[in-house]
Amino acid sequence: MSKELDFGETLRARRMAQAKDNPAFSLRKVAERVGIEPSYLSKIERGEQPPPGEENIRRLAEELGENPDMLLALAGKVAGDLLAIIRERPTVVAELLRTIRRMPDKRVSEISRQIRDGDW
Amino acid sequence: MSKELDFGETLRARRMAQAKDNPAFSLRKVAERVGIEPSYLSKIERGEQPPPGEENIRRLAEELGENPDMLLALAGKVAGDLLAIIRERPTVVAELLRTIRRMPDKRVSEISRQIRDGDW
DNA sequence: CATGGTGTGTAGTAATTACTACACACTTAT
DNA sequence: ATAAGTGTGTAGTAATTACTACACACCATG
Repeated sequence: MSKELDFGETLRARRMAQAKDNPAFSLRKVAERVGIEPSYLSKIERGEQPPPGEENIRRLAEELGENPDMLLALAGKVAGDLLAIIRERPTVVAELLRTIRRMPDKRVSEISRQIRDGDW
Repeated sequence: MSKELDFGETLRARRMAQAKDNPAFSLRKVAERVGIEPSYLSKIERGEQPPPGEENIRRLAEELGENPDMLLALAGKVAGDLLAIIRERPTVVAELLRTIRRMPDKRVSEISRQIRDGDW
């Protein structure tokens, strides 16, 4: 079984992978590009501090080539635009989400595709 | 045009409607059943304080016969179980939500129904 | 006129969130 | 051996969240 990576571990793993053949991926350099203190990033990577706010998570995702929604989820958060979609029409959207809750990923993706394609 | 009701106004309107023919819906009585301070509820209803936490919103919804998802949305929040659904499978669910974003309510409900019915 | 019930005003608070600033120790390259 | 770069330790902070506790003023009723 592959080990479950938490937010900090994922960041470190991704950054280390890049750092291996690119010196621009030192903790300090990444922190600077993202716009946070190196010590803060250090603590986050080691899980000593909780994950940062959405904006900084997005910048980290961009920087490290990770999917922002994925990274936000690892941080225990949900993207602001998705929250807005739910808040605009809470009952219908809630119904939809609770309906697809137990479906396999594949099925959910298929539904999205078919809706977009109008195969419906 | 009907006026846009915010969270506090909605609470007050709903409570007043019940209070009209049921003395158990005074601010104090409702507050007590919900388990919060009357002064706190007063401030919330008048928008002097921001909406309470999810649990108390749910109790208020129950008490006043309102839809919890609706009331949570008016409070600028999203139900915890929905957040969990997204966090469990961030990418597929995000894709679905962004896909249905611009569709009419009716269409979204229809999709939910068809998925449940297996009309697919 | 006091008692019970109504809503509200004032003054707090503990916990959480999202960070900054700076100093320190260690390694490596010149 | 010193300079530059690495990660980390310590010590804060401002803002927000989610409330409590209690006193006050008003109104109606016995």
